[in-house]
Amino acid sequence: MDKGCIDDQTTTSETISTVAPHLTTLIPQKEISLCRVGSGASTVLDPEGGLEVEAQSRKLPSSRYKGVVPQPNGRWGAQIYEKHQRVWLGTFNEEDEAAKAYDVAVQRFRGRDAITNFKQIITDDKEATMEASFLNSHSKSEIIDMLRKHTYNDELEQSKRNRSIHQSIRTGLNNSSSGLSSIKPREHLFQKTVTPSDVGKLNRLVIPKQHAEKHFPVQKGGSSKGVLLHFEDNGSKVWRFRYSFWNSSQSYVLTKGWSRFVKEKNLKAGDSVSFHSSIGPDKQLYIDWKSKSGSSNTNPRSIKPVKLVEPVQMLRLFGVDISSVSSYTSNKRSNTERDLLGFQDCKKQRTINVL
DNA sequence: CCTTGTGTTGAG
DNA sequence: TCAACACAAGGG
Repeated sequence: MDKGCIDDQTTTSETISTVAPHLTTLIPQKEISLCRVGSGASTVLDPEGGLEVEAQSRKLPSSRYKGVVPQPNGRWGAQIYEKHQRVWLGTFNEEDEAAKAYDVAVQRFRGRDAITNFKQIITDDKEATMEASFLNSHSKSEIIDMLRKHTYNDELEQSKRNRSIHQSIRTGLNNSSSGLSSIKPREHLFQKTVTPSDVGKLNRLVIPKQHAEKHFPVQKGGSSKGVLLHFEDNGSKVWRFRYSFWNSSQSYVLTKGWSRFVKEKNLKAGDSVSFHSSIGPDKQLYIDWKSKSGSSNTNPRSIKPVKLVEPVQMLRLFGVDISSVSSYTSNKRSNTERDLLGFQDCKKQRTINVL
């Protein structure tokens, strides 16, 4: 479909979550009566009276939203332009979903004052502020990646949750175990809704390609042996998983050790696991999970108030080739300029490929 | 086969 | 910058 700079097309079959809890505070700028013209391509959609058919003109209904373009199959595409080039933001079932995707992109690309389809009412809304910082903490390509895969809202919510964790930490709520500042600030890496096979007998978790390559050491091809990764959970328990690439399925997986995690956390299909890393130079990795219902993970087992001993020391266990990882994981901040470069590099096509 | 999203053009 | 349009390339 596309061979962009960093070609990748893990078709995450994400549920088409209705976009935007954050946009609920938004009001449509335009409320034009839907005056659909013509019909979708060869699909149904034949507006009243097939008379003035014009049948063959197959005119696609233009969108009333900025950055939204109709697709032949009745769906909607979102796109934004920058530097004379189109950046494709993905396709959506609903017109307004596409419009919201554009809004997200335009705010990331042109700042908070950019003209959007849905105007923001409150400017000091806490939610809006959080979203703004979320946008700024991710590169353009990351944001576009989320839009294309329809995971933007999940990630946004996840980041909000993370934030509150940090706050509770700062407020001293966490003199949990080792009396000292044992908990370090984390940054969200990615989240995955586990599939039936992820929690089944296969004893493995498939890491979506784009996330694996971005956050975890790459060792594709030859060294299929994999590496051991250490993750700390909420209760300071350290989990060791073998991480490797399966040539057979061309996928990155967590194998050995994973089933134990599934068992202990009682993970069910539909639940999600999220990965994090410490902010500092020590790339400690963390794993967290939440049930499908969304109930924030407060697993009785993993909360165990005082499981102190010396869990913190284990943090350093992640002694795998961090060197190769660091270049990936440490690209969170100064993304403003760098990602622009990476962006320009992709200008082979008229439309910039981001994934 | 169907869908995506790229190539391309012309209007604003 | 932007959307309209056509359709090639890819995925299923």
